[in-house]
This record gives sequence, C-alpha cells and structure tokens, in this order.
Amino acid sequence: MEVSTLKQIAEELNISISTVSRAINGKTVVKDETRRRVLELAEKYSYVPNEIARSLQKSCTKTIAVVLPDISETFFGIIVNALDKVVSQYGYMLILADTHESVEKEHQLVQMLYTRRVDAMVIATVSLDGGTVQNFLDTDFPVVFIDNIPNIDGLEAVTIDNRMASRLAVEHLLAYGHKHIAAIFGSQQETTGYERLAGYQDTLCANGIETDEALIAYGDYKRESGYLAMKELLSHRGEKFFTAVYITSEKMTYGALTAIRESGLRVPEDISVIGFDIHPAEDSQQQRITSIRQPEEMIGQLVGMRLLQSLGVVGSEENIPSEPTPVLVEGDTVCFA
Amino acid sequence: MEVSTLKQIAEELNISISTVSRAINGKTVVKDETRRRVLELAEKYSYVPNEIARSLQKSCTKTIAVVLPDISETFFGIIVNALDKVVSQYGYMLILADTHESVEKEHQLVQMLYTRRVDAMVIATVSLDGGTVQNFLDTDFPVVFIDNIPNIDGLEAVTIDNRMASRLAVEHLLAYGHKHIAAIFGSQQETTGYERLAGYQDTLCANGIETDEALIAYGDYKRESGYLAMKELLSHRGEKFFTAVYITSEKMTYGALTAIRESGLRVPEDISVIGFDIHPAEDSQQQRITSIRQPEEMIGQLVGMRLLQSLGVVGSEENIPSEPTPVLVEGDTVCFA
DNA sequence: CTGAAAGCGCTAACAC
DNA sequence: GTGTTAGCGCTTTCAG
Repeated sequence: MEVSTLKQIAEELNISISTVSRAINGKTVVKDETRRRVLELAEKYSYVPNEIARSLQKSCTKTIAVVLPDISETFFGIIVNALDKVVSQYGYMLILADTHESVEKEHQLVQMLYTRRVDAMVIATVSLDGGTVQNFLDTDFPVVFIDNIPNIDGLEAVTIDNRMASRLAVEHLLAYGHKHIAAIFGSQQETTGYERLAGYQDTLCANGIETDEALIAYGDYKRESGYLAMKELLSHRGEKFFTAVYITSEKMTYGALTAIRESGLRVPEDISVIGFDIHPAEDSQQQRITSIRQPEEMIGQLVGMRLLQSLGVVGSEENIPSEPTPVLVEGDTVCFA
Repeated sequence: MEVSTLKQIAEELNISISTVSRAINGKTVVKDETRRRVLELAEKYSYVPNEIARSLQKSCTKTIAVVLPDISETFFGIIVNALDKVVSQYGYMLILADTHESVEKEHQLVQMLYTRRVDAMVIATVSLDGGTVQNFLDTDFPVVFIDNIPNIDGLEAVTIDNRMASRLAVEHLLAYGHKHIAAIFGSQQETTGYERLAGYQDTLCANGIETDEALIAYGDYKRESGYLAMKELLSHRGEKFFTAVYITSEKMTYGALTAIRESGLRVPEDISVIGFDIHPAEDSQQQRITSIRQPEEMIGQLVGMRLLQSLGVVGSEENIPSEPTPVLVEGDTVCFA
C-alpha cells in the first residue's frame, strides 16, 4: 500500500495539513493555485486517502455487514449480488460473514462485526431465538432480517409471505386433482418452517380436506434430512397414500428426489413434486422440477433500499419496491396424475 | 452501537487508559484486583473495543478484499465460502466487491478497497490486461489471482491447469469414438480462453487429428454468446460435421444446450456435450451434463493459506494443499455415438 | 483563504 | 504494576 499522507504533502509544500485536506476533499474554498499544487504532489506521491482514519474521525465506516449461513447457496448469492449493486452506488461496501450454519459462529461473527463498527447489518440468522442480535433490539442500529425471521416484535425484515407460498403450491396440486398431498417442512421454531406449514394446512382446510399428520414430515433444510423425511413418508405410503409431495427447501427437495428415485417411483408419473427455491440451470435441463421461488433480486434491492433509508443516505420518500412475492414456477415435464 | 470507551472506564475507575487497555487485552501483567474491576465495569457498560481505532494504530485491518465479477455464480460462492472458513479462524474478515463483470467498476472498487487499507486481496479480474492491479505489482501487497489470470509475470495465482482440463475433455470424447469435435471458447486474451483452446488443439494433434477452424467458435462466457456460437456451429454442420461439442463455461453451455434443443437435435444421442463448471443439482436431475469441474473448495482453501502466509500469520512450512486439478464428471445419461 | 489546535479510540514505548 | 507521552491519519471548529 501507499505510504504517503496528508502530512507529507503539507510539509513538502510548507502549508498546513488542513489546507491539504481541504484541497483534496474539495470541501471549502481553497485558492486555485494552492489546490493545483496539492493535487499535483498528491498525484506524484500517488496519495491514497486513509479511509480508516476517516472512519475513526467520523465514526462511520460506510460498511454493511452481511451475515449468512452459506454464501454458496444461489439463493443468498443472488441477494448479495443485488444488494451490493444498490449500496455500492452510495459508497458502501459489504463485509461478509459466513456462519457456516453454526449458531456459535454466528454469535462470534456478529460480535466481531460489532467491534468493526459496521454501519448496518443484514442477517439470515440461524439462531432460532434471535439471541445473536438481542443487543441490537433496543438500539437504533439498522438491522434487516432475511430468510429466517426470529419471532420477536418490531424487527425489520424483508421476506415473502410464506403462507402464500404454501397456498400457491397446494392450490396448484389441488387444481391438478391431487387429494392426498404429503409435505416436508423445516423447524417449527423458525418462521420459514412454521408459516409454510400453516399455509399448507389452511389451504387444505379451505378446500375441505382434513390435514393428516401422517402425511407431514420434518427436516432441518439440509439435504440429508429431506432424504430421510421422504423415506419415512414413502415407508407407510401403503396405509397413508399420497400422489404428491410439497417440499419446502431446495436441498431437502434434492434429498427427497433421491429417496423417491431409490424407491423406484417416477416423478411426476407416480408422485408429483413441488420444491422450494429450486434454481434450475436456466432452461437447459430437459427435466425441471416445479418449484416455489422467491424473487431474490428484488429482496436484495429491497434490503438495500431499506438500509440506505435507515442510514439516512436516501430519503424515505424514495420509492421502494413492493413486498417480495413468492411465485410458482412450473417444470417442463410435470404432468400431474 | 455502544458508546463506551476505554477512557470512560478509566475515568470511572480513576486509573489510566493504558491500564484499562492492558486489563482488557490481557497483554502485560495487571494486578488481579485491577483487572477484575476493569472487566466488571466493561461488562456493565457493555464495552465493545473499537477495531477501527486499533486498525489505525496498528495499520492493519485484518480484512481481505474479495473482488469478483458475480458472487451469485456458484463457482465463486463455493470459493468464497471455503476461503472465509480458512481466514476467519485467524480473525480475518472478507470484504466483498462485486464488479458485475464491469472493468470500470472493478477499477473503481479496487481503488476503494485500497483506501480502506485491506490487508490483502483475491481477485477474479475481468480486466484483461491486468490494468486494474498494475499498482500492486511492484509493492509487496499480497494479491492472489483466481479464475482469470492476467498475462503478466510474477503474479501469485491459484488456478487449474486449463490445458489439462481440455485434454481431459477431448480425450474422453476421443475414447468414445468421436472424431469430429467442435468447441466453444472464451476470449483469447484471457488465460482461461487461451489455455483451454491450446489444450484442445494439442490433444487433437497428439491423436493425429487436424484442428479444423470451422469447428471452433468463440464467446464471452455469458449465456447468450454460447447460444449464438452454437447456432453458428450448427448452421454449417452440413459441411462441417461434428458429433460432439466441448463448451468452456457453465453459462455458455446452457446457452448452447438451448440452441441444440431448438435445432431439434438431442443430447447425447445426436450430439455429445461436455460442459465446464456445470453444477448439477446434486444427483436429483435425471439428466446431467458431462462436465469439466474445478475443485472450488480446494481453490478457496489454497487461496486462504497462501494469503495467510503472505500476511505472516502462518509459517511457510505449513502444508499447503497441492495445486487444484480439473476433473471430468460424467453425466448420468451421456452415451456417445 | 489558511493555520493552529483538538480529538476520534486505541496502542506502545518509556518512565516511575 | 501503572501512569505519561506520543502518536496512527484524518476532519473540524475556531481564529486570524
């Protein structure tokens, strides 16, 4: 890195540091001649302002923390990409904290981010009780939650209507004549688990179908749990028959598909499947799975706008994109029984 | 954020700031009683050290910049995830700069990172001539290149042997009896474009097959260009027949597959396809494309270790994983003519 | 228009 | 063991 400082330039020119600072920042009025000389020398020494010093002085780092369980999930990748696009226009940069799905690591990282004096934070917490961010709740530190929202009042969150997501899935299946719809959900302690289950039950109920506990299984969003949950459902498909299954996460869907294939059943001929957050490789695959999808790009933008507003860099009158809405993306080859 | 500082604690306790600092950092010896009182008050005030002030003083930020064209590409996501895992163990955090494939933005972001005094940088540059990072070349600032390596001597880079990658692909095709192998490459100004082409040609040559320029098309790694390149190849397939095509990026492969499908040809019955960096949704899809793959996780780890060494936080005797090697992952249903 | 002075919060000699 | 002193590099009153 460079070594030159305002001080060096000031000494060389026999003027004060403040004048050099002013010349470089173009803040207040500086004599043209002076500015010219300063800028010239700055160029010569390839002066690079020290943002750290500036941050200390202004107690603001122009940095936004992004805390995620796994940046390699496409879902998060797209959100971060879109978020970056928005906030970088205002000079903010993202500092990434990958918790690798660990609550302890999340605690630790949030603490570190705290010491680094990030200006704001967006977090997809894996801490079910929101314990990680308890400290922020009473402060005016801007935090926006995504994906998993702790069940605490007054949190700023950007998320889809998870009940609606389930409704879309179930109604789609019903429209195709399915009456026995199994499902796999995540932890009931997370909104993404609880709300999706509720939407599933409500929709069945509204259509005069009684919820059958035996058709519901639970997982932890990871692949293996989807596999096991599906195995279980399939194991008593004899007594508890079903023709379709709704699986509420990408990885669990993949696991479930493996289980179905291993059982010798075909999708969608024998069992219709609706997944969640499935990112098909565009339209290249011959066989695509029908899936509920979230508008990641819009979520990223929304989070960015909200953050920028909290930070006071854009006015609250700015037009913010509307709430993100889940959609059902139909697969190429899915024809229901 | 918290407001309490060492100074506040010191005043409250009527001791010096340095003692408080020492007590909290556990550096030198402090009387037990003193430490106890300091820690107690720190707890009460929920004191959070200011890393910014620390950075300024120590002129080191414990921050590593990651400059990428698109974080939502799974390839990069996995690398970043693995990199983070390694460096976070040593207290380093990643600051992410998404260039959105733009050279100007890359320039601008690298400049910003520079002012933020990041300690090191890993970059997948889109600046073909390496112009973005020219400034670093003579300094001892640690920079590791990935993916696209500017053609400049003495750069630290972590990348696969792209010639070998092509050799794997071509030999695989040859082994299945293909004699007419078309291919789509990226810009010849980038190593990822140039080396892959060279490997393709060398391998054909070594097997007594003359390279036919008419079977080679070029793209820019994006989806649309793969589509167009494939269209072109297919358009004169009458004169220049081929039974297989090797496509050197994930997105171009998807584009090409669309083109093939539109032409009414089937994969792999009519045309065998080998892609690059294809991330199949695990084993869930019935049809998977054969692909050259890079060990992203290892690349991330390797980059992390290298960086840590340059930063002097791990000794150079540490055992570093060996060079990443490309592999060929065979698809489920690909049976060659 | 420019300079002097104070300070952001912390660390690191160097004395006592 | 603990206090004093000096900054790290910059911004920002407040005078002149």
